[in-house]
Amino acid sequence: MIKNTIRAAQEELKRKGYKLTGPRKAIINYLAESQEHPDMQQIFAGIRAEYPSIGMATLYRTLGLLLELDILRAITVKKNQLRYELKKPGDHHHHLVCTECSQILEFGSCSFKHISSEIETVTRYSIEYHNLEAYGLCPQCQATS
Amino acid sequence: MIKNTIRAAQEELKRKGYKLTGPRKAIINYLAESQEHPDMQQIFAGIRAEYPSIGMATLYRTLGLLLELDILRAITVKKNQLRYELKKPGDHHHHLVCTECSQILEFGSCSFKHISSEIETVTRYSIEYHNLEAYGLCPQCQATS
DNA sequence: AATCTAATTGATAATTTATTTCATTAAGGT
DNA sequence: ACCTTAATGAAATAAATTATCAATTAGATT
Repeated sequence: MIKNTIRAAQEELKRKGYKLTGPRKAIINYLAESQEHPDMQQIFAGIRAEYPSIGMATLYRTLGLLLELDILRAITVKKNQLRYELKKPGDHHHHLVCTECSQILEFGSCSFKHISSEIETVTRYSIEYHNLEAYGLCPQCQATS
Repeated sequence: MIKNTIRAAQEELKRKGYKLTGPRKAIINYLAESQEHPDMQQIFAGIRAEYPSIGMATLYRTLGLLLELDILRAITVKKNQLRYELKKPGDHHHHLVCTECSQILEFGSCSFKHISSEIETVTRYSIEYHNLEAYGLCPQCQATS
């Protein structure tokens, strides 16, 4: 549910003492509504449609902030090529990335929770979140090669 | 075993038809011998000690190539902060990253293999490799906060 | 509703990072 | 030893990211 995603993100911002500004709302809205996994350029272009005055420094700052707050996730498609997605409350998934065409597919099964607490015990780290990305060829690129 | 790591990387280069040049050897050696997980700056500085004439374009090109060939792995410590490690034959592990001090700790348990083939069946992707990174606070940073 | 204060913004400049270009070098096959 | 072509390194160029700072605005306080 998009509305929940937006609300959760906004509340997290306020909870941590950050102001809910126009640019931030626009960025959150754009991310929540985008089904694909846009990169920075796409986000910038997309936001400008709704909020033409936004500067690129603000976008950098805001994405950095959302990542910091663990509201946003970055998916590494290639070296120095990140794509973004807003975290949805109650949802947990990971990504398959095509090494050829950079298509991203989500998959729901996550086996990390089974070993998470053991790793915490052994390493004494307190784990806050995790990312798993699997790389390979999508069906189309398998056919092409 | 460092020698095996170096040999495996070199053989993979040759196998794919790339030349085994001085700069490439120097970079592979440096990466194989470094116990920590160096970033680009550290690698550049480290290589220059052994191979002073190396240019930075060559380092960029070589790291890109090694990543492409799946010999090298990049660990995302923060947005736009990558650290590198050469893959060791027969070894498989993942990383814990401290969100505060960026310390990296390896852990051996990987639960992905159990679900990998199911994901391949369901998604029709052919998976070549995967990366898992867990983020949290290291013991020291927990104590500080 | 008007006021206040500090966080936030956006334009620009400055900086850092990454890529392209191209003449020169050297790897590896013959 | 030679030959062909990939690879290198220096420099130029381009692209990405961050810092600066006056102007704006969110949200608390009256």
